[in-house]
Amino acid sequence: MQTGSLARRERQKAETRQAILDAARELFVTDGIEATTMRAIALKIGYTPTAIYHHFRDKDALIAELCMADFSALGQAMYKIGRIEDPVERMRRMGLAYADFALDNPSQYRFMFMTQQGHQHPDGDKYALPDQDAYGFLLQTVTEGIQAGRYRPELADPEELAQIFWSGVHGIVSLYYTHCDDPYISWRPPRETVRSMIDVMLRGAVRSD
Amino acid sequence: MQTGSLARRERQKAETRQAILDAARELFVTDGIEATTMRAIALKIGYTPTAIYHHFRDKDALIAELCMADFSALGQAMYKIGRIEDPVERMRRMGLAYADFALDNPSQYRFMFMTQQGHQHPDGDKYALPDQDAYGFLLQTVTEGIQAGRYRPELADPEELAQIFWSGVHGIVSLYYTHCDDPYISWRPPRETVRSMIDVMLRGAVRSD
DNA sequence: AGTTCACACTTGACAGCGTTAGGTGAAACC
DNA sequence: GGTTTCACCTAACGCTGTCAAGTGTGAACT
Repeated sequence: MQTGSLARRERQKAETRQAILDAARELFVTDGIEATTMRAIALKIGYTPTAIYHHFRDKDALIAELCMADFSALGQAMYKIGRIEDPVERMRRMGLAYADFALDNPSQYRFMFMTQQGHQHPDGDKYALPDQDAYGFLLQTVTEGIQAGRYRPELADPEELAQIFWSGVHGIVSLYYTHCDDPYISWRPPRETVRSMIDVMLRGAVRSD
Repeated sequence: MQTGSLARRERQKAETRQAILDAARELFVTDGIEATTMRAIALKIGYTPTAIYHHFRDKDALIAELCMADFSALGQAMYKIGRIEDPVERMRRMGLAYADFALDNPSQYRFMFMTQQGHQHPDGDKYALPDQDAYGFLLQTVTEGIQAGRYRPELADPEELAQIFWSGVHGIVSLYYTHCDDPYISWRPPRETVRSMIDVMLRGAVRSD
């Protein structure tokens, strides 16, 4: 049972690793990433803090691993929209799905798109996978719309137009997250604002004739 | 010379306080707020870290004071646009001025609008001052446009429309700040993207007839 | 079967952080 | 001249992420 023993050993290590990830995820979501300490994660799974360092180089690597899974989930959400023929209508649906993801996963979204991203790419090309690359989907949808002549002629740059659409939805969600407690601003429900924002942006971007 | 001595004493204390603010500002801008330590600020002005606590309750209070000045500066930038008659054109100019402020003061903008704002209001009503309340300017400009019948009828809510315009510009700047180093995205110059974004939003929001 | 080895995990510590209780010394007052 | 005030310092606390060195258990080899 050599291979069996070895396999069990590796499986146990993988289980511990997963336990760390699960505990970290839960604490990150409830307490926030900054406020979550390595000691708290370790305590939650009954290990000492240093044990974590046998599975992850440091706290950033642990965060990056969870973050990677989140980017993959966002890519899946985009992928599930499927192939809607009209590239403009597909654009609208992607925007709404993006907002849903952002508003359903506050902690994850915060870390993915509202913090400086130095450590976003632990192993380079994971994001080049076609079913996970949300920005790639966006870019392709925009490009198709441009090629189909659906957008105004001055909006010929796919990257710029993609960044405009992305920023529009991101702006509403992120501003809401950072300032929703601000008493001087009476926030409208973000999902409705996103819907209006997408309407406004698409109306202003598509060719009118 | 009783009052003179007293006055000098108070002036010296005020000078020390200002020195702390200046040192903190500079370190915040160069190293970032999180990375700037109370010890570093104190060292820069030749005091011990505890001296700072005689002038500010804690680090957050020090940050809040600087932040307050920044909000005031943003309000001034909006105020300087002046009274352009056409509320839509004024809206466009406000958006551009806002983007200029955001891109000229990265560190300040980051803290003002890209971090959780629990400590934004140290003494409540400072932001209600008419020449500092940038959101108030925005809201008023949007309201004037709605009342003049310049915007489409489905965009009748001033708060929602204001939040859309704000989010559009903020989205571009903030996304650029958090992801400009991302190699998978070829960022367009943010000022140009902001200009296009404003064009798109205004075209999509104004009544066409 | 007995020895060695690998290695997941622990112990105990380090440097640095924000912050604080208590002390010091010079200037301001009576 | 004695007392008080108060801006500032000394020394420390508890917290953080992290690491060098040790431990013990179970697989592996002779």
